[in-house]
Amino acid sequence: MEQLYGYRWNTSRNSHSYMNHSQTLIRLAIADDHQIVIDGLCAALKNFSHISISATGTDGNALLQSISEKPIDILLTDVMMPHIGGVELALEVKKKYPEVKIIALSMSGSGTLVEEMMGKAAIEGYLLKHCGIEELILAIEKVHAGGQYFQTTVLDELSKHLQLKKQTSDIRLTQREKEIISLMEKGCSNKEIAEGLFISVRTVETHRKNIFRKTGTNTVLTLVKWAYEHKIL
Amino acid sequence: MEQLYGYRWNTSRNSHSYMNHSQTLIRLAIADDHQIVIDGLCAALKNFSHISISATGTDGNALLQSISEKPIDILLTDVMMPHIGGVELALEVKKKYPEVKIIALSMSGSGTLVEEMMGKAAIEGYLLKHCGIEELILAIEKVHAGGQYFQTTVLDELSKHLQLKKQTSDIRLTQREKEIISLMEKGCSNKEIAEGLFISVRTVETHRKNIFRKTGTNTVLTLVKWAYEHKIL
DNA sequence: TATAAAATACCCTGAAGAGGGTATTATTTG
DNA sequence: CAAATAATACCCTCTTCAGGGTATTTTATA
Repeated sequence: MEQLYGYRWNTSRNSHSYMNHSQTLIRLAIADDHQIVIDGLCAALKNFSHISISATGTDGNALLQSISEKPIDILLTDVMMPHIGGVELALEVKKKYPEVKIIALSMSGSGTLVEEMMGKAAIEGYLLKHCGIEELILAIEKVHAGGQYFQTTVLDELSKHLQLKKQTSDIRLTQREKEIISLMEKGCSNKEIAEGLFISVRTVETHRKNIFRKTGTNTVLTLVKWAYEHKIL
Repeated sequence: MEQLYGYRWNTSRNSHSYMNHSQTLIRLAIADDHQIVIDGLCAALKNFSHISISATGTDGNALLQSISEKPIDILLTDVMMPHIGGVELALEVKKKYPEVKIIALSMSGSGTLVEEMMGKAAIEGYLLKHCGIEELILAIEKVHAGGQYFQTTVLDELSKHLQLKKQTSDIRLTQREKEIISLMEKGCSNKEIAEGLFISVRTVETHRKNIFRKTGTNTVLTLVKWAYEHKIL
């Protein structure tokens, strides 16, 4: 537990040798909606002379502006951010600057987000904030060298999520059915739904029946829970 | 937007004068379940010579162990942490070392947590991670000087929460009623609830009726939503 | 101990829902 | 164009539930 005392990265930097791998300067941009995280990362990365921070920003727009003026090699970005989320930012950066590598640094590692970041934006790395600075450096170096770095826990979450998604996609709810589910979620009765959609109560009853059958539920409550779990709502 | 470039705290430290206030050494402990945040904070705080980091930990137990060996003045702790949460940690620290001041550094600032930290553990400060390093330093100095530091947004959230709580406390649900709500939330029918609690269906119906009346709801779904909002579930 | 609050139980009514059908009319897709 | 899918609509039955009562016993609490 010697790590817990003093300046952790000092001791660890002395006992490791990150800086031997490549001495080319890596120009980094950091996006995180928490200023304290940016400040902290900057301070921590200052100790590694082969990494320079070219831009930081607490929101996507500011960061996009910055990197349009100053080129970067790698973007290190949070995923859940207000206004412009990590996914949109990554997409935009990949579109404008295809040569820029992107590493996500997120709290959650929720399957949905990971899938979006990897599937839509084709990022090169995904780290959880639980990781230490050493692992971050490792990831940056690996990605900069043309590789990838994905934490195993992240990949596990992703595969779990994809599996759940596959199960859900087997259950094919129609657009109308989803519409009706969302009205049921709001607490509407069959009559109210019928009035809202300008259709007969009988039709709503049929849809309702089909929905329950497809989802394997039999009350509004369990259905709504199912819908939340499967991201219908 | 000049802040976005380079090492932000460098420029700002030059243009401010944090270190003029008190030159007594402040011994700080940091608890955060994200190692990267700890690493970052340590690196950032290293630039302030009147603050020394005596202990860090990604969970409460490790940190308690550390500070039992090395005295501290201020504990800077995250609130939502696995195993031992910020509230428990703060309580324990305040109990064992009443002279230690505590500042919470949290993501959420959700009213419930703020209330617990302030009400139960009587902490001296509460910051959101959106804040920058300057504000953190300010808070540390203020608290160390015997004062308090609570961000206005945090206080706003708290008062909103206390107001909601007051409204809820006017609605007095009995223990049995809460029990029945939680069974309703699980999707149980009146019959199932009656069997589960070894009481008559009639009794369940009565409770149900009283619950709906008290909460102003009239379906299971709206009731369950109400219960979530008011933290009954 | 007196009183209030909580938990128990029953009755009745009408509306709504769950579950079982069948069937016609778009609309999409191979 | 033919076949499949989606959306529409109706019928019937039986159960459950919401909402309106009243009333007894147990448990706190003043």
